[in-house]
Amino acid sequence: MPELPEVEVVRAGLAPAVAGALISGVSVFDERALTRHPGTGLDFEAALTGRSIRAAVRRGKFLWLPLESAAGEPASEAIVGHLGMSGQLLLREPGAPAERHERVRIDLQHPVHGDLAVVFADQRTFGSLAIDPLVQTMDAAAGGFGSPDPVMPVQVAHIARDPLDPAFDDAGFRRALSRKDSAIKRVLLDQTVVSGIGNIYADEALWGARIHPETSASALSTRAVNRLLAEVRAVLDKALAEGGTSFDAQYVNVNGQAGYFAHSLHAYGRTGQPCDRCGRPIVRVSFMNRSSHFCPYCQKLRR
DNA sequence: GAAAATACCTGTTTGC
DNA sequence: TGCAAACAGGTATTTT
Repeated sequence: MPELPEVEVVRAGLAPAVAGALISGVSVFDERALTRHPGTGLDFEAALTGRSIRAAVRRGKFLWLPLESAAGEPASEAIVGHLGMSGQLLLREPGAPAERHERVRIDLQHPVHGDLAVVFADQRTFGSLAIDPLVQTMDAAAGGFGSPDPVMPVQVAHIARDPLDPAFDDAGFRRALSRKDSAIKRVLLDQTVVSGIGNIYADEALWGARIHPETSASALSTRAVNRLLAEVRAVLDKALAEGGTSFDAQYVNVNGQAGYFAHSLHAYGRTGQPCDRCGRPIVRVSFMNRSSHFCPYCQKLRR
């Protein structure tokens, strides 16, 4: 499922194609793709046609495309997107046949690359696109990866920075954990504490740091939190280098290709298979209406 | 006010 | 064989 590395692969693929491009047409095929857009599909189409995109920016799992404004001025609006569980953003030739589950198509004219189409396809319709105003960041640092502007969409403002963001506050993260009585895995998935981590990378980072997923966050020592943060960064970096995690056709880059990180997983989806450290079987438990995978020997629960 | 539970969604897999 | 239940898990909202 798209977590930070997968969304970053999409952002990086999109950026050179959309930056500087003029929106020549927009087609909304399913308004469920606009659940976070305040207006209708017609409004979405009309508001975007004729405008230009400046960049492709990402924080955590949120992606946004700032729209042009006066020269030298920071953009004041953006198309903000979230892939949800199964969303895809694909680059296609103009007039390309409709993708399965295609919800929105944005036709572009790029001064260098010519005409192309950005297709938003989404099987489970948890993903969405919207037009959203941009607001200043609290710390005056860049709003996300892909643009130096210290702004972000309103819908992203409550989301914490992600662990790969240079402005991520390590000390603030340690303080937040010390105040949380919830299980550490639940806290890792809380995007207001740290963004970009989903079920797969939470399981992987906890396995790497040898921490049981149900350990209380506030019970972790500073040393353990530092180890965990280092593992989070290591697993996200490695997944990014391998093009993300793909189990099926649900996650692909802008050209429809799968990533390779699924081959590097140590815990997620490995129920019953031997732990890569100690050889004992990985177990799966139900947790927050989803699955947690871990090694009960390497990741003991201490109270 | 924090933490936990639930709603939303559809294609595929599993189990009886 | 066929159907129903389980499963996948993002975020926002509701309940505890």
